[in-house]
Amino acid sequence: MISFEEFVIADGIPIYLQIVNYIKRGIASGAVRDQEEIPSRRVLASLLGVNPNTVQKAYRMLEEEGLIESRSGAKSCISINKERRGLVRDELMEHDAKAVVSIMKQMGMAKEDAVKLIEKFWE
Amino acid sequence: MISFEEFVIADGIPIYLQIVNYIKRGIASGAVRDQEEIPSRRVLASLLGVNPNTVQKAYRMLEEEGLIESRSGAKSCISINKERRGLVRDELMEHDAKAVVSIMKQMGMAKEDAVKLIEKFWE
Amino acid sequence: MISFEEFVIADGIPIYLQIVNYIKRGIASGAVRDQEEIPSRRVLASLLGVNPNTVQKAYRMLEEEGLIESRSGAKSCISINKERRGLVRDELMEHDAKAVVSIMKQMGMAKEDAVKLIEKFWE
Amino acid sequence: MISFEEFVIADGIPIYLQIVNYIKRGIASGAVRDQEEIPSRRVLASLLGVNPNTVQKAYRMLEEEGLIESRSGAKSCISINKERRGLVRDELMEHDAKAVVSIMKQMGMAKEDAVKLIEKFWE
DNA sequence: GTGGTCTAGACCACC
DNA sequence: GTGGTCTAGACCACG
Repeated sequence: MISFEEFVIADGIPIYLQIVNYIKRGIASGAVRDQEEIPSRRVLASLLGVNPNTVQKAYRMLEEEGLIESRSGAKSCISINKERRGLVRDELMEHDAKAVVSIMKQMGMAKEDAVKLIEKFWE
Repeated sequence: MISFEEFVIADGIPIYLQIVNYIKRGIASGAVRDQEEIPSRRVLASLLGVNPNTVQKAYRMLEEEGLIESRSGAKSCISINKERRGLVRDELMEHDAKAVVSIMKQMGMAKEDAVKLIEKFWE
Repeated sequence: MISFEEFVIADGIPIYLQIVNYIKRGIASGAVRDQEEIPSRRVLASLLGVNPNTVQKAYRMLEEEGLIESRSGAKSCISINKERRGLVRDELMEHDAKAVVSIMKQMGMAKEDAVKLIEKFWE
Repeated sequence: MISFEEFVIADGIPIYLQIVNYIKRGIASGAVRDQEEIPSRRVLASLLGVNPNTVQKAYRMLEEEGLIESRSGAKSCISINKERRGLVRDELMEHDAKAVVSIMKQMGMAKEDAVKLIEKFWE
């Protein structure tokens, strides 16, 4: 079961996108399995302290990408296969890594500084 | 003179905030010196391909934080001192590093994987 | 016994309200007599192809207006008296007629056109 | 210029649909001309006492039907030609007339009663 | 000023 | 309980 315990909402980025990406990362990491149920709009909204519509928007976007299935009155669940998982993973890694490198370069860091920073904040 | 050559606008985050953060990172990195001029609203807007109002909003926010000064009729310029620079730097680094680590952990990566990823995408 | 043969569900208006209004119009028209039974929730739901809860909501609203009575275990039935019938009738007619006239005026119709239109679509 | 003076919001029907239909009726009646400007979201919202988003939803629906054109930063305007106007008119008349006849039949009225009712409430 | 998006809360229909 | 829709208010980017 996907856990949202470590999920914290950041400022500036649309919440629904953060939810989308969080779930995608769960899929990419293999922590989420195919046909696994995801929390209902209300449950997750309550967990995150946001409006159910915000969660719905995230779920809808995932549904349009074919990553979750939802039927009215039934629980929504993850719909993913191996190849898809790999694609999601690659897409996310590229996106995230680029963003990270861009930010660190803006900070004027050398590669070694960046690595040190990562290691420092890892725990 | 601060360069905006490497600045690329990302999706999802308000453009004016991206400008604010870009300049802050320039300050934090030491690439921007005190009393250095920054491009006029019009020039930067044209450079980034955005509306002058958007740049104006960013500059205004930086002004409210006391990081830039603008005198009517004159160019705006950066106004910082050493301690201030350090504070900005620490604040940004902590924020960015935490975000990076959080994302990579969500992806189920070990510290070594994260370091490798950074190195791979550095160039 | 009130018939739901001519009842068709329209879009945009909540179904339970359409049911409420249909029954009210039946009462107003005199087609429904006092103490007449109305279909059980389940039967009507099946007849209209909607969820029993939806019918329940309609019946409840009618109950709150004192237009039907339901005793547990027994069938619900219409509970009206003559004055009440007249009131319901006047209220509905005024409402509906005004809506009709308003719509037709918006269409730029003259009274004669409106009458012709009604006559044309009557059968 | 299209006027919303006589527009009154009814209960039960989504407001945005009422706005859509009101404008369509204006188009159908010929009261609205091609390339005529329509009020901005804010102006109309304020006029009707609703939220700008509700107006926007109506405008968007009309846009998807090709009945209005809107560009960011510019005024929206009606986009209609003769044939289109006729189609809109027919569609609306059929829809409205059917609704009216259905309601009146539910009220147990004969054609003559219906006509009388219309005439009574016309002024 | 304009149109567009994000978040929120209440309601509807269904299981 | 579930997912879906409607209305509302605040914010963003643009002219």
